[in-house]
Amino acid sequence: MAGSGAAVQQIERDDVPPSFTADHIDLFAAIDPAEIAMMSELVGQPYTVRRRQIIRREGELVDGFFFLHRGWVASSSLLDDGGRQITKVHLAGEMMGTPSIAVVKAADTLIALTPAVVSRIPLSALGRLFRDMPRLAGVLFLHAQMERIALADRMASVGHSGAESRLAALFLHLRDRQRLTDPTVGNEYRLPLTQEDMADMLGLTAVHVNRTIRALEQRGVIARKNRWLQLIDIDALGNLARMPQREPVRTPDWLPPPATTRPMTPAAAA
Amino acid sequence: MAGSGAAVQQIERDDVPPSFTADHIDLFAAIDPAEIAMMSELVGQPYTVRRRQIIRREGELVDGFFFLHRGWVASSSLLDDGGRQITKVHLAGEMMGTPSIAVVKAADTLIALTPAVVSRIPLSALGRLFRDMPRLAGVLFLHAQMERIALADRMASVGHSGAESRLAALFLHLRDRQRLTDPTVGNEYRLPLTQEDMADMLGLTAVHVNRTIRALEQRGVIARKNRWLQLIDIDALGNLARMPQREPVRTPDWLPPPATTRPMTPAAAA
DNA sequence: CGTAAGATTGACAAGCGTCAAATACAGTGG
DNA sequence: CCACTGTATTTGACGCTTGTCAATCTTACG
Repeated sequence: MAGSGAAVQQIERDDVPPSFTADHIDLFAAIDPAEIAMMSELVGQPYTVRRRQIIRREGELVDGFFFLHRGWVASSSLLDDGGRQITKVHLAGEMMGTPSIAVVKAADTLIALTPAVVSRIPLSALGRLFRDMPRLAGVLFLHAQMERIALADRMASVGHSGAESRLAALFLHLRDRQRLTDPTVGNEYRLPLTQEDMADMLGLTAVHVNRTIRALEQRGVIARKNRWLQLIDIDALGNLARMPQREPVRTPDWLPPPATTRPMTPAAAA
Repeated sequence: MAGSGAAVQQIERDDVPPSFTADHIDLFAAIDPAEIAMMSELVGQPYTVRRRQIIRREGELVDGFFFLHRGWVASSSLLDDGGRQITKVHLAGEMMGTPSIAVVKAADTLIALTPAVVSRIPLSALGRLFRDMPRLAGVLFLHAQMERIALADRMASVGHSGAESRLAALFLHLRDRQRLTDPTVGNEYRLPLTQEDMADMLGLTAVHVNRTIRALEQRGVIARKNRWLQLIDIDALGNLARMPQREPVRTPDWLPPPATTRPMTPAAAA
């Protein structure tokens, strides 16, 4: 089985992934422990994938979606011209492949950018969720809407700005996303993306990504070593990127109350 | 006021908009009449807006979303450089402004591209919907996921293909979208978009949109007159666009049963 | 009939893609 | 530990697509 043998010894925390974490949706409303418990029950057994291993291929029949316990995963789709569009990179603690539940054949390929630990979530879990946990369903709905905003913002970046701007936006965005679940991440983080990966995310070519990164580096805006990226001149990056700040709603009052908790004072929030 | 006077006389059907139609989500699962009835009840009073009138401005506090009874509406967001990204054009029968329910300040501006009839839907309606109509909630969830796929496909188009390709994709896409609710729409339809509107959708400039349209026209692929667009060489357009075909799921079995209908034969669909 | 918005055209510049080759790097087996 | 091999990065030369600026023409509308 995965994880057996001597390698386990040196790994202390962060090794056995929790069955389900709600960090990525928790910002809309504090997820009830009972809700997490139920989700954990529905989530399948975690398993490990190698770097560059395909978790689900575009075109396969959709029978569920995925939860990423550890590592980075890209969601991409192939283009007729042989190109590849990376729709999103998923970080630990996020759901993956959810858009494809709306279609018969998966719209995106999920491929591991690092060694990763994932679980499959069967669609039947969604049915129970919408029936028994309307509040959590509402939070997932909000999450999907937020993803639409994020995609629209990225499309604006790709459509209306140059290569430097797009790269700056990407670097800042990845920093912020990691911070969401790991506050220790600072302006220096490990970036497991290939330059070709970045190109496929931003609608550029690997060659031009290289040139642009190099220019940023020589100007002292960023630095690289091994696979680590250091953001040096944050202001310069911010000026280049100019991504709008989106403030997520926090426990909007229309959300149904948690299914597991009886509302104690009906008008307390008003 | 608008609509009063002699002009009303010649309008027969299609004049008084139905309070709510489910055409745009009906493809995922037949929406129950009772569900439509409840939604209709929650939807606000329809009102008319002029062309270029702003229905909701980016940055305003979000207190609901909208339903478009008639006309075309663009969802756009401003860019720092003075530019504008049109995220989506909404056709009659669609919900609008839903992504912004996830954020405090609206992420997009809704502006009428034609005279239009819209209704506001208060957020409280969503609460009742998720609590009492889990099946409809699931369908809305599917719709949001489908929109994510559509956005990703558009981003691939904008990021990885040239101006001709993007325009071809836009023209075909708009035809297909209109057909969804109006089967009489053929390869010739009224296109109320300005060339600048198209540029803002596709990440181009109005000048270059003009040049490209003109090239397509002189090659006999399309034709224009007044504000009508005729798609002549469909194959050529298809080859240029190469948008992937997405097949929406149809009444997936995980969806909860309609709240208003008791399931008669539990295993009938299996 | 007048005026503003939209469409059209030309000349020129810049950004990015393409092709091709060289170099650095990481993983693998001996 | 080292050679080997495929993968990723780097660099150069060149051309095409698209943006920019500015002027003219057309159409819709009051």
